[in-house]
Formats: sequence, structure tokens, C-alpha cells
Amino acid sequence: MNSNVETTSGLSGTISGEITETLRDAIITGEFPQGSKLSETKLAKDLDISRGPLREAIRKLEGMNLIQHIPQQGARVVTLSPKFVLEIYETREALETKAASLAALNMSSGEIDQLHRVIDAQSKFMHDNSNAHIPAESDYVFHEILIRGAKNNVIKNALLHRLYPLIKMFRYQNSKASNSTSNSLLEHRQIIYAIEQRDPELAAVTIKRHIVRARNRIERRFNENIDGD
Amino acid sequence: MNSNVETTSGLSGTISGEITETLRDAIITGEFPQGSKLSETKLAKDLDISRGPLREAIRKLEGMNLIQHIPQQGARVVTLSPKFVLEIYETREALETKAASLAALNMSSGEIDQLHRVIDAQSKFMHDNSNAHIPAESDYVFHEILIRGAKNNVIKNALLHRLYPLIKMFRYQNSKASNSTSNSLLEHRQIIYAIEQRDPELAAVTIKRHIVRARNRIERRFNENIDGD
DNA sequence: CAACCAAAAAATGTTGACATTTTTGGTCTT
DNA sequence: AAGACCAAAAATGTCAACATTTTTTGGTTG
Repeated sequence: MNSNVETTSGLSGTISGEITETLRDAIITGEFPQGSKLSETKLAKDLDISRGPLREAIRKLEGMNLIQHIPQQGARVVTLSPKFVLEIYETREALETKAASLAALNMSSGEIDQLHRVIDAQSKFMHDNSNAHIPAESDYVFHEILIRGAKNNVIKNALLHRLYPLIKMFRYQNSKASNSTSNSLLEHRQIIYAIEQRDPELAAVTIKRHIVRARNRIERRFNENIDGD
Repeated sequence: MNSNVETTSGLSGTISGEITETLRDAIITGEFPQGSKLSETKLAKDLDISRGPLREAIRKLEGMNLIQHIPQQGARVVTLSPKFVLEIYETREALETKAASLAALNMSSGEIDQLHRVIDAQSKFMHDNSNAHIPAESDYVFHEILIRGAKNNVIKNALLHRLYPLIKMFRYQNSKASNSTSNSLLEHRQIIYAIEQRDPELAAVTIKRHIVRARNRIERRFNENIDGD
């Protein structure tokens, strides 16, 4: 199974944890299609494990919002309907805006340096490739540093464990809907500026605009695919 | 086991679901103390079930943030440290502020009527009892209607499934730290007003102040218990 | 030919036993 | 007496079989 989406998670050590990561990546990449059923018997056979750990993995993935489980009926991969995706981005807007204002207050100078290193790399990449798109992975790294810098574990877990998997899934399976436009680098610079100024309000409005713009691009694309095409 | 905290959940039908609700209520009420270990063998014996469904229930409770599970070490009830509680309220502020502004846009008039009925009942209660405190249950109902009115399932699940259980747990075990002051009724009226005006910004600032005040009361209480006492 | 019912097949839910790891308790050494 | 070490006990992780529910299938009937 393809598993180069994200390997950084502390779920290993047990079969249940390993399987969780395997399935997570398979869902994010679309190897298991949206809405498809995850048959316990079949999966257990394919992965060569018993159903016990598999069921626990499914419960964990349910906690990540990647799977919907209905008693006596089984588990299905979530379906990223337009409505659902827009709801995800509204939630992200609420949480990450708060995270940014907290980051402006709580980030260490070391963490700010990390942010600089990331956008310097992004800048170099775009210059070298004269490419309008920042690599998705690099964009995640930027936002993850910012989220961790807020020093609020509840917000961090909500974003990194329950929302970003869905966002990664959407982006991976809709590569054209990439969040990384040519504006992203500039917007990232503005966010860093606000944090360096230790200005929580500025950080909030800046990142809010960043996320709302991404949401609006996605919404526009959805609408195009309805009337036009 | 005491279980009059909340009985409305669609988890029944399976042993795993029943046990989840039982344990959830036992954790919220403090029957299982914060930080205490939930021994699978002992619990399975006490509840007279096998460890399979119990383990699944523990996974679900982990998804509700009520339990922390460490591989090879077992599950423990979360500890509501002051830092953790304040983080919970910061997260609630972010999510419920967005929920309120969405509710101002999306709530049906029927739902607004429901809000009115709840605060009318609260008003009658306070008048009859000349009591400074709205019952916690009634306060939850108000906020739950508002959250559902936002018509955003991601925010709804984050708040009702992952954050409110923790808030209920904190309030139940710190009854003096009740959120319901004499101001709460007035603040609830202001929130309804903003929603009736279909004014998302006003709804946002109003509920934000409501939640930040609650947070500040809690923070003050924490500080009192450190220096003073 | 479609609708319906019943038996069979398959899937999910549950259980008890086994495997492996962690914790406990006591002994021995320094 | 304190600490290291080892064996026993207990706990968590895993498995395979059993129970119950749902889905499928195939045949009958209107």
C-alpha cells in the first residue's frame, strides 16, 4: 500500500496502531474510494491480522473523521461532499484563526525561526522552478508549526488529528484544488510578520483571510463544476 | 451507576455503545476519579462483559477526549488541570463564536422559537426561585439549540461530542464554578436578539463575550485557589 | 414479470483463551 | 538500609471460534 502521505504519528508499537496508519494513508490517497465499505472480514484477510485490532483501528479512524461507522452495518469511508468540505474549512477558519492569535502571544523565537526557514525554502523552490504552486507538504509544515506554536493542545489536536486528515484527503484527491497559489507565499510572510510583531489581532485577521480565500477558491470550483463543464 | 447526566445519544443497540454511555456518565460525574486507571480486566468483570466491547468503548471515549490511552499501559481518565480547562474554553470560544454567526444566518424561525422557550423557562425558574443560577441542564439546552442552528455538522460534532463532555465533567465536579451567573440570562437574551436580527457579527461578539466571561470567572477561581485559600 | 418470502450466506458483535509486555514483590548483594 | 536483579503475577494485545444480525439469493406466488 502507498504510504508516503505522512509517517509521523506515534501510533506504532501495536498492530492496531500500525493498521491505523496504513488505513489512514490508504483513505487519504483514495486507495479506498470515498463512500466505499470497509469490510472487516475482507480487510483482516488482506492485511493478515485478526479482526480485533482492525476494529480498534476503525474506531480510531472514526475519531479522525475519516470513517463513518454505523452499528450492525459496518464502516464506510467518508464522502467529501461539497457541503462537507466547506464545513471543514469553516471549522478550520474558526480554530486556526484562534491558533494564530495565540501563536502571536506564545510562540518562541526558535519556532518563529522555523517558520522563516520553511518560507525561505518555499521561496527558493518557487524561484528555482518558476512554479506557481508551493508543494502541499511544505504548506502543511508551515501551518503545523504555527498550530503547535499556539501552545493549546486542545486546538492542536482538533486541527492536526481531526481536521487536517480530511483536508489532506481532499487536497490529495483534488490536486487541482490546491491551496497553494502564487499568493500563498506572500500571505505566509504576512502571517509571520504579525507573529513577529506579537500582534494577535493582526495575526488573526491575516490567517483568517488566508483560509477564507482558500475556502472561496474551493467554493468557486464547486460551482464551476455544477453549471459549467 | 449514576447516569442522569445525559441519556440522549444514539450509541445504543450494541454492548459497546451501552458501555460507552455508562462509562461516559461515570467519568463526567467523577465516579471514576480524574487520572485514575481504567483496568480492562476489572471493569469487564464489574460490568459483566468481555474485554472486546469494553476496549471499543474506551476508544470511543478517547475520541470524546474523556480518556487518555497509552499503548501497553492502559487507559486513564483525563485530568482537568487548570491549563487544560482554560484551553478547552479557548477552543469553545473559537468554535461557538463561529457557530453563533452561522446560526444568525442559518437558523430557522422554529429554532429561534425554541431558544425563546428555553430562556422563558429559565426566566420563570429564576423568578420563582429567586435563584441566581440557571440550572446547568437548561444552559446546555440553550447552547445545543444554537449549535445545531448553525447547520455545520463539523462544528456541531466538535462541540457536542468532543468539547461539551469535558465542559460537563468540569462543571459537574466543580459545581461552584457554575457558568450560570445572574448575568447569563441577560446574555442569552442578547444572543437571541442578534440572531433574530440575522446579524452574524453581533451574534459573534455577543457569544464570544459570554464565553470569555465564563472563562475569566474560571481563571479567577483557579488563581484564588493558588495564592489565597 | 414483479413482488414477496424463506433459507442460505456473509457480515458484524461478542466471547474466552492465548501471547506478550508491564508491574509487583521479594531476595540477594553492596 | 538502599538498590539491583529475578521470578511471579497481573495487565494489555491478539487471535480464533461462536452468536446474532443483516444481506443475498433463489424460488414461489399473485
